[in-house]
Amino acid sequence: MDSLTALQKFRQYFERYVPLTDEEWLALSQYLTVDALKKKRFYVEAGKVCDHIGLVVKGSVRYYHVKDGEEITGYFSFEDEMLSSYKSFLTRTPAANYIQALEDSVIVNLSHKNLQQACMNELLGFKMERFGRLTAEHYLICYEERITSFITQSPEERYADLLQTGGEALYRIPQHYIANYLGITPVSLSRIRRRIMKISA
Amino acid sequence: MDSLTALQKFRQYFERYVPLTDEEWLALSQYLTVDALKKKRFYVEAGKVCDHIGLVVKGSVRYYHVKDGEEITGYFSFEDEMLSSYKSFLTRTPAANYIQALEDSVIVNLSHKNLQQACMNELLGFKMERFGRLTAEHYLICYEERITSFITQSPEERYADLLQTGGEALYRIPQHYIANYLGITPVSLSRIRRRIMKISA
DNA sequence: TCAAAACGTTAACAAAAGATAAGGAATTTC
DNA sequence: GAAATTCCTTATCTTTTGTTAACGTTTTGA
Repeated sequence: MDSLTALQKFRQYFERYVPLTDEEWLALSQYLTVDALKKKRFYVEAGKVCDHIGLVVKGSVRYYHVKDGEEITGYFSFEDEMLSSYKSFLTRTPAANYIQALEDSVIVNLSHKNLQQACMNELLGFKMERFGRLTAEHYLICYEERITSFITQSPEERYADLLQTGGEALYRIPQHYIANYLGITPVSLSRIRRRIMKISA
Repeated sequence: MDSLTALQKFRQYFERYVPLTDEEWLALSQYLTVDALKKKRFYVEAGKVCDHIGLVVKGSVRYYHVKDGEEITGYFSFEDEMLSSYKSFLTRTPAANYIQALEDSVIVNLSHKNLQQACMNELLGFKMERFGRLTAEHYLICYEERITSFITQSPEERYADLLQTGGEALYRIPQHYIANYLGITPVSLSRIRRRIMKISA
C-alpha cells in the first residue's frame, strides 16, 4: 500500500468523527507518518514509553502482557482501528504491554510531539481536541462493554458473542490468543468449541 | 451539604483538568444543578436514557446490571468521582445498567442539553471540549487497567490489590457487591478472605 | 526442502469455583 | 422494640476449570 492511500484512509477515519476542509487536512497530514510494520515486529514494548498513536490501515496487531514468563493476549486491532498503549501515551510513563504485528501491516502514525503541535496549530487545534475527545469516548464505550462482558457473561457466552461480532479476521488469529482474550486457557477454549460443535451438529 | 460547597467541589474537580478564570466559572456554574440522591434511589435506570453526567460530592453509588433476575454489581463511584452511564449518555441510547445510591448522596449534575450549550458557549466551548477529552481519557485508563486485571490476575490477586488501593470506603460496601465486582461469587470471596486471614494471622 | 517449532485437541488428574442450604449476626423496617 | 430481612460464613456436593502431557498437523525458518 502506498503512502497516499494510507493517508487517505486516515482522513476517512478522522472525518467519521470530525469533518475537515481540504486546507485543514493538508495541515493535519504534515504531522502524520506512514510506517510499515513487519510481522512480529513491535509497535510498543513493555518498559518503554509509547510515543505515538496510530491507525492500522492494513494488517493487524495484538496487545499482550508478560506475566510469570507467559504471554497473555489482551486485545487486537485490525484495519481501521486506532492503536496505542493509551495509558503510556497519555501519561508519558513506560508501557505495561507489548503491541506486536500479527501480519505485515501499515500504520499511519501521529507522534506525541506532533499531536501537541497540531493541537497548538491555530487552524487545527479545536478539531484535534474534539477528535481526541471523541476517540477517547469511543474506546471508553468499547472498554465499558468489555468489562461488562467479564462480569455478566460466562466465557462460553463471551466466545459466542465474539464469533458473532468478530469478522473473518477472527479466523486468522491463533486460538490460544483468543483464549487469553476471553480470560481462559487454550484447553478450556478447546472444550467450549467442542461443546458448540456438538450442539450445532 | 449546601449547594455552594457542592459547587465549589465541582470547580475544584474541574480545575484539576482545566483551570478556569472566575468569569468562566461563573458561566459554567449556570449549567450545573446540585441534587440530593437518597440511599437506594436511582441515578440511572436500565432501559432509560441517561441524560446527565455528574460528580459525587458526597456519598457513594453502585453500578449494577440485572441478568437472569440477579443483580450484578460492576462498579462504584465515591466522593470526587464522576458518574454516568457513559455509553447511554454519549450515544443517547437506553442504559443497560442501574446506578443506585449506596448512602444518602449529593451529586452535581450537568445535563446533556446543558453540556451541549456549554460547549457552544463562546467563552467556555474550548475548555469544555478539553475537559471532556481529559475526563474520557482518565476513565479510559481506569478501564484499561481493570480489563488488564481481569486477564492477567486471579480473583485473589485482584482482591488483594483492591484492599491496598481502595480506601476506607471499601469497608462500607457489602461483600457480595465486591464479589460481583471481582467477577466471582460471594461464597468464593468468603473463601479467599479466610485464606488471607490465615496467612496474615 | 527438511528439521524445528508452534498449534489445536484430547485425556487424566488435581484444584478451584459454583450451587445450595443452614446458622447466626447485623441491619432494617414498621 | 420486635419481626423480618439482609448479610457473611461455613459445609457439602457437583461442576467447571486448570495443569500436564501426549499426539498428529501445520507453519516457520534456515
